[in-house]
Amino acid sequence: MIKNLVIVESPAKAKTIERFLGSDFQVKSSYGHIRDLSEKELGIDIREGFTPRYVIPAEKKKVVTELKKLAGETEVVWLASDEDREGEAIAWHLTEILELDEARTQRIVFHEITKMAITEAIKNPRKIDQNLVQAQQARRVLDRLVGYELSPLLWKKVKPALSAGRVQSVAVRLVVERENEIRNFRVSSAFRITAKLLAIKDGQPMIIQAELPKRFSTRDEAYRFLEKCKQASFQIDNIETKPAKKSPAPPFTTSTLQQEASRKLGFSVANTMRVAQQLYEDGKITYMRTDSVNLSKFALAQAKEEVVKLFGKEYSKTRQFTTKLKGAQEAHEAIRPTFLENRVIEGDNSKKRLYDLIWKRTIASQMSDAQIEKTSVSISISTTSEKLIASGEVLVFDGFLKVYKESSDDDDQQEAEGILPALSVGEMLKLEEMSATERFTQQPARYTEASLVKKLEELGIGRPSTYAPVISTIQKRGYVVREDRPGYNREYQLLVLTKGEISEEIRNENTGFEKAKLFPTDIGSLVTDFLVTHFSNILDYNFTATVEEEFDEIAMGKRVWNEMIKTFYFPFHEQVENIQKTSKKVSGTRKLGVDPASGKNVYVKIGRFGPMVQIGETESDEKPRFAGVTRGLSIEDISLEQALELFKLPRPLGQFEEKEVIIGTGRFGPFIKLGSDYFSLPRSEDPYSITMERATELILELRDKKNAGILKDFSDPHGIKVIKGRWGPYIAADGKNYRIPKNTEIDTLTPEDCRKIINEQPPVKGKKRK
DNA sequence: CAGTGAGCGAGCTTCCGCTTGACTT
Repeated sequence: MIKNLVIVESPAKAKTIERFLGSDFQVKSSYGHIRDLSEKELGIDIREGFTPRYVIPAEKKKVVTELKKLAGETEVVWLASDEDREGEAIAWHLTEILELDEARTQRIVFHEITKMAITEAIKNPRKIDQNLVQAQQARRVLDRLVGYELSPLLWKKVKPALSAGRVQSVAVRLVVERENEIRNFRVSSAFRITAKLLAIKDGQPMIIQAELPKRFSTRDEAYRFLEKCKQASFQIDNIETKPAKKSPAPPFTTSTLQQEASRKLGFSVANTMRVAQQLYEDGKITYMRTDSVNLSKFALAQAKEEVVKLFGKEYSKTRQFTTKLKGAQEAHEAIRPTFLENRVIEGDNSKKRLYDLIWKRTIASQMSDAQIEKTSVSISISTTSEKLIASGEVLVFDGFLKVYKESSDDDDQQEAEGILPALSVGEMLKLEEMSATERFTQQPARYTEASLVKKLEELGIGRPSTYAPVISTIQKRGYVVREDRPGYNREYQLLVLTKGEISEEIRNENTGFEKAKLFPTDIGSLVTDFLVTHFSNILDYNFTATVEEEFDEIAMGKRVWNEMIKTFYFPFHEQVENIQKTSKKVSGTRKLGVDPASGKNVYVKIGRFGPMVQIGETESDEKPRFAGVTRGLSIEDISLEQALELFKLPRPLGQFEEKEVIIGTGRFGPFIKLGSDYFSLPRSEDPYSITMERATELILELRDKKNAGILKDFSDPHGIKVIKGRWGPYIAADGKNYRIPKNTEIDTLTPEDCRKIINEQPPVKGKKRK
């Protein structure tokens, strides 16, 4: 019998720790929380002081049974869940469920997985901190109350199956408000003056790039300035040289890893986390869900050794970073390679690239500053008091830049500053060319998944373990879409002064191109409007920060958890009931104009199945006509013409194989129908203009593809087919799908076998997943 | 898995944070 049982949250962590502890210790994992409020009901006895009703979810039964058995057989149980609110609660739930008695239960914590940290922790056990547990309980109950009262309100007032919550609703609000800012943004332009000047160095001409700090708001002002410069002479009247330094960014947290992987590798937030999880399970990196920038002493020493070995002593600088974020719980280390001497790792490309990024960032964080010399040259113009400025930058010592440079979200804004030749005050320069280019003001940038995470983190909303799920939830609910949008052509004016002549031309540039940006949908905007109007307190960007302060007070024992909940809940609940009774269903109805064909009004609104256009009145005797608003269009800015266009479907094209061909659009987008067979129209095809010829081509092509997946078609009245699915073959009949029992010979399956399989099992029901 | 959008009513949907495999069509 083993004397000691240590319980941690993650199985990979358990494996590592087991190596550090002697054979007297057995280390197991709880796989996170083992109990939660039931999903099917509110799970809170409001009248009994908000007592939570916890249940063990089905998927946790097995691990709980195992832990309980082991706990009964050991002398001491060490609860080693994370040292934060959630971790303390996990420890408490474990004592309850495993029925651990206090005498043989110890609570221990460590922030890094090193032998020293763990043996040290074992020497300093404590008891469970009930205040911290209650703070977690308050957090849990508040989130449940908000989510499970607001969501059903949305089902009634907007559309079924919607959701709202403390975190996700604010995330959507950020995207919606940014889009509104962009919609209200008025572009203005100004003329920027740049010059190419010639200096002669050792008989060689050298070009110097300079810029006028001032901008001109009109073409005429810019023109007059160029006129003045025609006859001017240019002379250097001042040179300033200043040393500057750049320091490396701290090592990765979950949020900064997601941002850099997005900017440098083009990874989605979910992809980054999936790959990081694999690296963690392979033992290549430390834990990937963390808000800490701290590195262990072991890692600092190792980094120093590596830097000195690879680049020399002058490149090494040991730095201990501290987090500036409010609300950070710092239960883990920063994300770093477990062994920094592993410069590269084995594995697929994604793993290699993400590991490389983590390695570089970690190493760079322990390297010296880059030393830079910034030079600014002021150039006087004889005909005006304005001065041109030429700036240059010389990297005196590269330091950490040898390895890694952090990207920013607006990299394209900064123009690279070049190296200037040696110049002296009083030196005359010759004007080669001067241009006045029309430049436009930039609209606010749309969020990417990663920049939205960054914003949420700044607001203290959400946790490292939830950033990726939140980003995916708001897309799954249809509040937000991640899309590319093509840019458009914009004309700009360009004036060029060269050889004493000013020429003028209009040029084109492409602008507004968006890649993998977040756009709000109509539903997202409508729901946000509704929630902001009626629940401004919860949609407030500071709501989380405010309740977090109260949770902290509970954690410090200064406040009773259910009294805090009570103060929040009753006014909130009254508000929900009030809206329930008084508010009408919201649909965002907007009148677009009059349909020229029928003379009836045309409206756009959100219906039961999403955005739609309606011709005619709902209350009239004659039934109105409806059409769904298809992808890419929004009820906020659709035009009457675009709306009427939507009624051109379904469109009969003619006969093919003696069956009618119809182009239509449905729940899954545009399709071609041939008799009773449906074929989805690829995105590249336009349903409004597609020809019969192209349609038949597509039918033949798509039918082949469809047939390729059909292993057997028995052509019986129930349409029993064996189809090759993503996870192996399955049986389809009467529109339902059935699993094929293991060890079944697919080749010899008869219709009778299939019927037997169908009768023996219930149809596979889509299991709901978060 | 498909062209819907009345109204009724059944039964369903939903939160945030911890954590991974089991399982999906």
